[in-house]
Amino acid sequence: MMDGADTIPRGTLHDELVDRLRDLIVAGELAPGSKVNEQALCDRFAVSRTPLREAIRSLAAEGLVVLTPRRGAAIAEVTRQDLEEAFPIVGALEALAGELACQNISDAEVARARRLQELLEAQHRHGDLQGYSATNAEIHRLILSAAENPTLTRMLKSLDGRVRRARYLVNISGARWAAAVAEHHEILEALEARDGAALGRVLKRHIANKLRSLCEQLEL
Amino acid sequence: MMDGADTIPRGTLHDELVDRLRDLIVAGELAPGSKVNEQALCDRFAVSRTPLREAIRSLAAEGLVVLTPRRGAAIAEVTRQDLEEAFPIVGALEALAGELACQNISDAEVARARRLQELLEAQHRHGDLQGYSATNAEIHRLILSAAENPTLTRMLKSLDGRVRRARYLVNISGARWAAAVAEHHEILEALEARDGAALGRVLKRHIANKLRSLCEQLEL
DNA sequence: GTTTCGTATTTTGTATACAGAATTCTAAAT
DNA sequence: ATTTAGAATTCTGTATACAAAATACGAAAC
Repeated sequence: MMDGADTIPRGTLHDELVDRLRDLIVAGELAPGSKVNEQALCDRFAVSRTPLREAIRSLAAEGLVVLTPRRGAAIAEVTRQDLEEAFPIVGALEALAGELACQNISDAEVARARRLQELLEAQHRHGDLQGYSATNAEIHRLILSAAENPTLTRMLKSLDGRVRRARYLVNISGARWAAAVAEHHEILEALEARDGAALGRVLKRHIANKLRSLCEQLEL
Repeated sequence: MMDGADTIPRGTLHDELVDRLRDLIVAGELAPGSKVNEQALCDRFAVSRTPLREAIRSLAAEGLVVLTPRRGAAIAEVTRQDLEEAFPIVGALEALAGELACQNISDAEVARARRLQELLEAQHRHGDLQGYSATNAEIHRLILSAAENPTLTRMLKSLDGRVRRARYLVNISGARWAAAVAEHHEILEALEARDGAALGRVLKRHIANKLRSLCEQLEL
C-alpha cells in the first residue's frame, strides 16, 4: 500500500475555482470594492452556485473577499491600511522562513540560489521586468521550501494574493528596482553564511522597503 | 446612513457551525485522524449538508481539517511535526503583535494589563488552573488588540485552534506553570517600558517554552 | 484459508429548488 | 422636485436531488 507525499489530484471544481478567482482578483478584473455577482460568475465558469460559493468562502479566509451576512460577498479593497497590516506580517513570516532555511538548506540549494541571483541581476541589467519578477518569486520560494514548514508555506501563500494584487497595480520604479537587487545580494550572502539572524533581518527590511515603495507609487 | 465598524450580526448557520465544530475539534470530541461523517454532523446540528460543508471548508483553511478530493474530510492529527510547525509561527506573530502593541498601547490598557497580571499570579497561587487559563488568554488578547492589526488578529485566531487543541490534551506541569507566570511578569515589564524589541523577544521565548513543555508532556 | 472479482451501499461533488431578506423600481403625495 | 410607500425583482442562505466515485460486502476461484 504505497502512499507517498505526492498528492496532485486536484480534481474538484472548488479548488479549480479558488485559483481562477484568485487570479481574477489579483489581476484586478474583479475590481476592488465591487460586489460579487454569483450568478454572473456561475455563467462565466459554467458551474452551479454550490462550488462557487465554497470557493468564495476560501477566498474570504485569505482576505481577498469580504463576506457580510445576508448581503453577500465583495472584493476586498486595496487600502493603505490593508497593506500596512499585511506587510509586517509577511515580513515577520519571511524572516522566520529565512531563519529556518539557514538551519536546513543544503549546499546544492545554496548553489541554486546563487545561480538565481546571477540570473536576477542579468534580468535587471536587461530591463526584463517579467523575467525578474519570476526569478524573484522563485528565490523566495526556494527559501520557503528550505524552511521545511508547510504550515508557514500555506500562511504565506494566503497572504501572497494581497501582496501580488498591490504589485500588479504599479510598475516598480528604477530606483526601487536597483535597491531590491542590492537587497537580494545581501540575502544571498546571509544564506551562504547560513546566518539565520542576519537573513531574517534583511528579509524583514526587504519587505518593509517593498511596502514603502508600493505605498508611494499607489499614492495611498 | 450611519455605518460603524460594529458588525456583530453573525446571522448565518455557516458561521455558527464553524465555531461549534472548532470547539468540538479542540475538545477532542472529534478525534484527531478520524474521518468526518457529514451525515452524522448534519443530524447532530439539524442542518443540511450545504452550510456544513462550507463550514468544513473554513476549518480546512485553519488547518484543523484535512480535505482530500473525492475522499472527504478528516480531522487533522496533533503530531509533533504539526506543533513544531505551528509554534514558531505563533511565536513570530505574537512577537510582532508585541512590537506593534508597544507603539500604540494607552496608559489605561497598560494599567489593565497590570491588574490582569496580579490576577494571574493570584490564580497561580490558588491553583485555579481554569481561571488562570482564561486570564492568560485575556492578556494575550489585550496585547493583540493593542497591536491594532485586524489581519494579524485573524491569522493568530486561525492558528489558535491548533494550539488550544494541544493544550487541551495535557495539564500544565507545576514547574512549567511557575515559569510561565515569571515569563508573564517579564512581558508586563516590557509592556510598561514600551520596549517593543524586548517584548517581542520575551513573547517569542514564552511561546517556544510552551511548545517544549507541551511536546514533553505529550511524549511526542 | 486466502485472493479476486463483481455487486450493493455509502459518500462525495455538483446541480437545482425554495423561502425569506434585501434591493430596486414605480408611483403617489407633499 | 424630492420624498416615501409599496410592489416587484433580485439575491442570499439553506435544503434537497442526482450522478459519479469510493468503499464495503460477499461469493466464486485457487
